[in-house]
Amino acid sequence: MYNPQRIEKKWQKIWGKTGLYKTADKIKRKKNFYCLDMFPYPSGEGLHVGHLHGYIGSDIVSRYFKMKGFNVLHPMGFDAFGLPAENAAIKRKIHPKTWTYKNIRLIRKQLRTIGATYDWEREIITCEPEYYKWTQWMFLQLFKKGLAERAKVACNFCPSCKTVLANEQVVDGKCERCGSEVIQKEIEQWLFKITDYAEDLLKDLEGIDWPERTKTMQRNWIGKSEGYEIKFEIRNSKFEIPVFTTRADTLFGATYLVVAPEHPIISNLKSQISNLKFVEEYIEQSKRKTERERLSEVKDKTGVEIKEVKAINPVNNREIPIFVADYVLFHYGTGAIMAVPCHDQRDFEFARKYNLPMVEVIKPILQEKKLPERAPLVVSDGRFERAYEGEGYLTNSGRFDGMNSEIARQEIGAGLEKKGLAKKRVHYKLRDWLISRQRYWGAPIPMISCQKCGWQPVPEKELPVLLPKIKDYLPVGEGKSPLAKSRKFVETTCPKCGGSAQRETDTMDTFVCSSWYYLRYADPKNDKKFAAKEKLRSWLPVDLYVGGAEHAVMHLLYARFFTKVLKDLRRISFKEPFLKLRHQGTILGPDGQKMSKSKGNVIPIDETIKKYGADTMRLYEMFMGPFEATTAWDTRGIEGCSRFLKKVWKLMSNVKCQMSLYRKRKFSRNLNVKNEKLERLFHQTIKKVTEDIENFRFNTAISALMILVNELVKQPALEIRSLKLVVKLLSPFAPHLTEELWQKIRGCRGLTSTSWRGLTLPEFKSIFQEKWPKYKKELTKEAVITFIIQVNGKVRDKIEVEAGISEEEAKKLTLEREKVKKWFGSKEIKKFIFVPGKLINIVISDNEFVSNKRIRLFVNS
RNA sequence: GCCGAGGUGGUGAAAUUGGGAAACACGAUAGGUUUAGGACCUAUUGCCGAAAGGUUUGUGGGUUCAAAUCCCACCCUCGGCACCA
Repeated sequence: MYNPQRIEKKWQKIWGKTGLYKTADKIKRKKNFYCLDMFPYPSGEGLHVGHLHGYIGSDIVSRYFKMKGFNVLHPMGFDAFGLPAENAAIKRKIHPKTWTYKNIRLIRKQLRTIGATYDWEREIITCEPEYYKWTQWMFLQLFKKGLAERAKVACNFCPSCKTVLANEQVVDGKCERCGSEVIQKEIEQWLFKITDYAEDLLKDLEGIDWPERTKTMQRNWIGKSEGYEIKFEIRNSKFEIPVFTTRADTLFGATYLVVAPEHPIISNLKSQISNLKFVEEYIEQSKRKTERERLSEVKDKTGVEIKEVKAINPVNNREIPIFVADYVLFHYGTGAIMAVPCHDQRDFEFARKYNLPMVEVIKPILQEKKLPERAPLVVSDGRFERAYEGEGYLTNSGRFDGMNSEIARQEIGAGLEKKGLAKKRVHYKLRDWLISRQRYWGAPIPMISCQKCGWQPVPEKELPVLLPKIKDYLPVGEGKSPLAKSRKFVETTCPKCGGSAQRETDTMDTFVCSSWYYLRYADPKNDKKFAAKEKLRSWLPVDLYVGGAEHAVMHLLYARFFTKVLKDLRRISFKEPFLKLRHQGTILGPDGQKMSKSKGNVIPIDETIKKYGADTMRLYEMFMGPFEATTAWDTRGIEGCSRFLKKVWKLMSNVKCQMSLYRKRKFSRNLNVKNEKLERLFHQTIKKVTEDIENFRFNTAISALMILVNELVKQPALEIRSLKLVVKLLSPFAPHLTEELWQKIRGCRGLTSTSWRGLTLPEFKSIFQEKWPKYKKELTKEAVITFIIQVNGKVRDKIEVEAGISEEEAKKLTLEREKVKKWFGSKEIKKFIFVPGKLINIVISDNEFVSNKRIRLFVNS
């Protein structure tokens, strides 16, 4: 009987004791393979079957590459800092560290039970001083390069978590973690200047093997747009308002300007504004709005004219009014826009509401006397219906009339550039990464504030700045970290002047910790460097990175940023951290809903393993569907995989009987009756499984194995060679079962009769030290094929023929078939279509054989 | 609204250089085995039809000897972004 519980525990123990998955630091780079999982956050609930999906996939690939002869690095660790630990600590009155380590122990145990190949000696935990010393070191490098900046900025502040958040952590105006409404708050904060790398982050997406949707998401997030920055002078004033536009061709249609509420022009020209009180009131109002409120007003644009202040449109020197409105964002572009109501829907709505002039400057080009798609503005009783945002030719634009808009864009822009009124500019939506967090459970920011010398970095030799043990983790509200309560921590001396100074009390965003962890695995115990150069060289960049699509922008963007910075600092020699990225799909509960404790639809790992065994669970998770697809757990579906493994087990136990008969010389040496078809099936399966593993198509690999096994159980006798092949092919998917069978088969051959205790690697040769099977290309093709005979494209007959059948022969055989004859009788054959090795199609044109399509057409007309 | 992925049996899905639609599995039905249940084995299983045969890949159209696959239009689902000038 197949008893997974027994053999799985046994092999996990043996693999662990013999050090099968220890990774050696040597061998040439090209024979090394770095397979990385996104490391888990040690949450209190542990893992469920959904979390394992990616880990199983990467484990299959790791085992496969190992058998292919690669030196595989497959490490695991924990992203251990973060808010939930702190919140749990407050709630349960235990230290965040205690809580975190308790969870780590739980998850580590769970990961062991699935039989993953992790080299636990390389485990890293981001909340350990040995690790965050280097996180702090990274901060210092960024600081020294001018990439870490302190600035007073309007921050996203979560009143419930009492901390600021990065833009990436605000979802729909709500805190990504707790869901509370995010408010805007001006606080002095540390920022990483990721925007300096916007272009590289965009450009280098080209060369990496990542899912297209992930690349697209990053591209959109970076949001590059090219255009001109155009200066609008202000009448009777030395000030000017620069605006950014991608549509310089519409400049003649710019009938007013709009500035963001935060725009400096308002305070600069205070004295000139006749309705200052009104304007200031509006600004106050918009400041009080939350991000969500602003978003919900997308349709209804509000604004106030700044009276008595007029701008000059540089192309025609016309005086135009200026408005302040919060639909213009201060942080994007120049914080001011030129409004072209006829050719921008937002400006159009605003102009209509406040009754502002509209000038049409782009006419769509008629295509075949028809308006193009997304038809442009329509004039009804002298009024426009909507803005036309497409291309066309210019009108009402002086000497540019009649010019194509795309050309005019360059011409007008270049013309103004010559006069010094415009310059070419590129803008990005990407904003700098705010990394300060006013929370306890994170890596302290290694900075010291001195009254005399300003902000000073903690000297590298003094790292790590240890996170002090404090009793009260409650944040101090008002944007102060709980660390501020510890005088012992705060009070220090200035590294520059030696005078008394204060430490920064904020901690770093946990995404900083995870932005470089993949480097640490190469050399996890190094206390002189974050990792030794030669070790980085032999392992990095990561060959395969597997993890959830939810990290498409945050983690993956930050990690790429860090890699680029380190490359520029000459600390590493590559510019992209993850060469190949694959996302695992989400596993939903049996009810088709996302698994969650509150819905009660969580499938726990432990119970599943107890019932079916880890191998069955692994197999089923991979068999459910395509790796990246979202699929619901089917409590009955797993039965099929369980049956399959039982079948394999049974197949082998039958063999054991046969083997003993063989020893009694009752069987011939060659147990297999010569079976060419089976031989070919083997080669086809090896090819299929090999290619499918490399392409992450585990579901079809498993189905190929099922087909092979279904065929094998029908055989009266089998060669040992064949059995070994099946076991090897199945081994990455079901490692415990196959290791057991492998050792049994070897036992059959009389090599060892084993008591498993006290084995060392040289004595015990694991199946995962064996070579992955190879196939012969010529044997992956069938010798005899089912040849299809079609009449007018419909299958009418099938014949078994040799694969290499010629056209002549095929025609002859076809015309002899009674079944085929019946379909054309005496009618004229118009043509034969012969597809070698596949089919023949006889085309008959006859009234009776008018295709149904035509009949339908006929009836319709 | 924009960007991306997708839409195939009762279910998860397979087939994408254009060439047998539904592999593999679940479920269901019938039979065998069993004291019974379970397990296992055999057969059937897209739909209509007694059969011959017809018909079927979100909808409509097109290209082709031949379309799930290519082209055009539309509908729907999921994911992301969203006043980004």
